[in-house]
Amino acid sequence: MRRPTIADIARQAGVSKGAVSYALNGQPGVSEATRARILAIANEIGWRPNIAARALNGARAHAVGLALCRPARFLGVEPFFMELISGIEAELSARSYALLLQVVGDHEAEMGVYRRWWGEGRVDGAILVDLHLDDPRVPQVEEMGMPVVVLGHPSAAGSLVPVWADDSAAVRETVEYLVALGHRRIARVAGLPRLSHTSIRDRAFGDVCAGLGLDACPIVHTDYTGEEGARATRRLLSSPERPTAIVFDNDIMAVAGLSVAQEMRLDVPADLSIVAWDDSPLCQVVRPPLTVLTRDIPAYGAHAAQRLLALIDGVETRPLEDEAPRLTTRGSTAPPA
Amino acid sequence: MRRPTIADIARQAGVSKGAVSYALNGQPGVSEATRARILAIANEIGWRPNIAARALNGARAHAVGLALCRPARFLGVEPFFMELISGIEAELSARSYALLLQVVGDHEAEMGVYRRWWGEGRVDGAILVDLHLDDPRVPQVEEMGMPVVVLGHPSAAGSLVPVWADDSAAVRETVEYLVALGHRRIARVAGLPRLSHTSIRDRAFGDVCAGLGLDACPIVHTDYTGEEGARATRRLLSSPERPTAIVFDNDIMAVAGLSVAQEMRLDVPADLSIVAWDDSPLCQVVRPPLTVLTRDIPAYGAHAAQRLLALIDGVETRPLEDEAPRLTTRGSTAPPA
DNA sequence: CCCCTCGACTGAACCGGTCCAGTGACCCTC
DNA sequence: GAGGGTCACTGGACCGGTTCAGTCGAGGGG
Repeated sequence: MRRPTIADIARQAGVSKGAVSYALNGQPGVSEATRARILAIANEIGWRPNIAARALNGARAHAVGLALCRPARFLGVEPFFMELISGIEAELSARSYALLLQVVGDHEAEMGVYRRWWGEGRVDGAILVDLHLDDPRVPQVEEMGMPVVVLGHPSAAGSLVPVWADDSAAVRETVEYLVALGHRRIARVAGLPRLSHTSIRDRAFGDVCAGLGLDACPIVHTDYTGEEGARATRRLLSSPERPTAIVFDNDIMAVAGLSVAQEMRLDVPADLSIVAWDDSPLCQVVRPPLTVLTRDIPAYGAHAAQRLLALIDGVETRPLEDEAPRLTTRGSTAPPA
Repeated sequence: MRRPTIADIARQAGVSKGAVSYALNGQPGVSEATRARILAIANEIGWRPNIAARALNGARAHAVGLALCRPARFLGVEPFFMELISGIEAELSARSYALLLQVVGDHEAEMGVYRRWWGEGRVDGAILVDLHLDDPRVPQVEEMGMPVVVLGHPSAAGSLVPVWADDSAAVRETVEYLVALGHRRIARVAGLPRLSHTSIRDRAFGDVCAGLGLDACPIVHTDYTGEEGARATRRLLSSPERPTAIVFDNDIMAVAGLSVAQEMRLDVPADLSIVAWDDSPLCQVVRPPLTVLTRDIPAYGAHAAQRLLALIDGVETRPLEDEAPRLTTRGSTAPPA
């Protein structure tokens, strides 16, 4: 039950290996009649190209890599990555590219994985996510010479191709909306402070609040888990200058925050308005349903994959600014009582 | 900036390619001194084996495949897959195996992906998930001769190696617990009826209820989304013989059901007890926190990966029964009022 | 001192493709 | 009808490893 090779096809068709190769790859050098005959035989005996042999000739590996550097328990929590992956996938599979996925413990391991993949010729490029401030991976990847697309703000991407969305605009839209509703004390429950998008949102939040002349606008940093989201909310709601609106950096913390508010006998939205970053079924399932910043995450992933494939093809690529998150209002935001 | 090959090492060390190959693979045929010299040079010039070249010699691809056949929007919803993947990953990366992931639209596409991966020599095996009743994929994969581990009950796995957990036992434990609390009218909001684990749970639910002499124990099937979970709950709670306890097949539907109950001014757990299948941060974040059937999903994935690697290594493997889901009680279950 | 064995190493075939330099056959043109 | 060009196809080198059949020299035994 050996797998058929082009040599088998060549023998059956009574031509040389070279002719078969031309025929199967749609290249000139064979007559249409011969090509049809060869294709028929190939089809009949169930021939598939051996990628290893193809790759050996300096061809593409036809795969791209994604190493995720988050502990398993956080990965499961947020729909973000799964949606991102399915978006990336949609683009890749349309071009018959495979996605190599690995979950790693830290950035060092992540770089080791990229180095191995690239060194072994397993991938043609990679997507870098969760950029940190002064991320050490950027210069390292630049040095490797591997085609890489970065999901994150251009300011952190060095010479790599960034795919990003304007988080600052989304923060501004949200705060301005809350202020228009009459809120003056707005807080932000943020994610990991070392992530570059966290600091970008933090800065935007501070700037907008200051620009609108709001009172103290506290920011609390968390690790994105529901527990820390709940703790942060409890602390904010226990302060003497209690905020009337809280903007959360993900959905799970927003839901946790909602529970805390209800536990403390606060009415949402009358006593407290809540906005979550990233929509998910979760946000629509709770009462009241949450006002959210909506992103098309699969599209985000698809765009990144597109850019990466272009980069691999040697097409010069410029940064891609994706659509900014849009505010979708639901029952969790209202004028303060 | 060509990647170094063993020929480069051979030249620098003044030996033949063959000797370098022996040295780098820890095989006999070279002296320890030469081996050390070769390793030092390989290390210094940053040599990595080209897997394509290795694979060409009939060696392993050092990758396994996973094709997920669910629409993107469902994938993001449940933490299940992400946790499963991270568990699989943990096992694979310890053995330097890569995971090839692809999200597909239907089973036909899924088989196409497996066929391509296997035919192209990209993977050494695969993991099959979401088994259906009389799943057409099982005989097809059997015919391909690809090593495959199935996540699901042995009865649906044909000659493939199953990795499974005793869902029936978990159903029994749950129902018996609810009955012990005093419940007589228990309902089940199930997932997709064509999935084999759904039918197994359905049957167990019916058997246990009948065995305990309970009244009508309705089962409603859904597509796992919060919307359908909410609809099903609304219907159940509107019936004249309203159940006093509902067991949901996933966490998102349980949370949706909780919201519906609260909307209908029912107190959870006094008027309605709720149990969710699979724990997640979500279950702990809502009020009251949900009683759940806990599984160690990453471990489940890791076991599947282990079995698959053993299968690939030609070690004979038998079915693996994983730990049954355990009931973790929280505030959403209590004696009926 | 010769033969044998064994360890260390070489040279080349091989895996399954790609692709380039040739080779005829045929047609067109002046 | 000779010269030139194109088309269809062949043969073989090549990619970067693995592996096997040898070669060579040192060491040991009789």
